[in-house]
Amino acid sequence: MSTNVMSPMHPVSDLSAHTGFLMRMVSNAVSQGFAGKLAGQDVTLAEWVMLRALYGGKPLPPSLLARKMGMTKGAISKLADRLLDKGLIARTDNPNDKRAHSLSLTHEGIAKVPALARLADESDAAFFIGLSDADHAALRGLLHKLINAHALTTAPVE
Amino acid sequence: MSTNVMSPMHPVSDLSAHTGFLMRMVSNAVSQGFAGKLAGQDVTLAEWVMLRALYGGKPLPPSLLARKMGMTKGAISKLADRLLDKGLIARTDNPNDKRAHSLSLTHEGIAKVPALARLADESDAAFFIGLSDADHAALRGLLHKLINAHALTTAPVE
DNA sequence: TATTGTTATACTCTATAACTATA
DNA sequence: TATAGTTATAGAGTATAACAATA
Repeated sequence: MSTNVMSPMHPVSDLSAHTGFLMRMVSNAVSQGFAGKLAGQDVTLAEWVMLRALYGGKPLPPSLLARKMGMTKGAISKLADRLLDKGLIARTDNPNDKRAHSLSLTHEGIAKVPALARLADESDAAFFIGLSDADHAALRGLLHKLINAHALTTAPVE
Repeated sequence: MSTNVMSPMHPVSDLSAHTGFLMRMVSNAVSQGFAGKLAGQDVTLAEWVMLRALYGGKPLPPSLLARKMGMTKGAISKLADRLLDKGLIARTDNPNDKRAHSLSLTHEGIAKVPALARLADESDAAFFIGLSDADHAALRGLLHKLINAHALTTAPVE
């Protein structure tokens, strides 16, 4: 026999056969690029998401932020500690429930969000500039379909 | 004046305005789902990628794996240590260069890949089942465009 | 001197679970 | 008992940089 009969008996799909793998590659590239820009402002990706979630709205309890951001309350607590240390957010006691409190932006935090938003706009535009408007819209449509199909929690609210 | 003139003076784009943010949400959901399945096999996501990269090919030096997987050599070294401990890969010295060596799958590693690949197939199919074939193909096409535009290193090789 | 690879250090993110205080 | 939140612990992933050995 001239062909190699010792090759793997189980056909094994390539990594790039999985759409999830391709998504992760692209997503990591976008996020790492943006995270690099944010680092220049002494802010991490998760910190930016929390700051934006608190911008222009009412103070929110950690439990609600956890649901909005898809994180555990432990993670939210640690994240809030960092933003507290940086003076970007503040805690306020809840007069109706002594266990609870709310998180809100400080003046400094409020002042910082627009600059970070501009970075986000620029970073996103730069990454997707290679796509035509139609392609870009199509991509966003497909992502929204998946977000809805899996009931993923967009930061927008709830 | 009846309207709120005290609203933020800087228009700040919503998080979901950024396609990169949507990508990260979806990508995290896919990856976390798959990572959960892999955990049942005592393998992490990065370990799976390295095992798959070594499957069916020649032994590879850490330096090449680092480029293929888009990781630093330090990260590859740590990852390889874990897979060595688990008995899934082996190191072989390079006779031509005493500094170098190559990584390859052990018999146990080779035996394990097809099962992991099946998990990957199932996990991916389950996540994207909500998309029509046309939508799925369109998504893959758009991701490949972005991968090419940014010269992202697919595991396939180089 | 440059390169291969390891090791040390540190930080983000995540998860689980134990814990405190209050309800 | 249940809930809000914090804290402790651990592990994955990443990055930088110092280091050893060899080229």
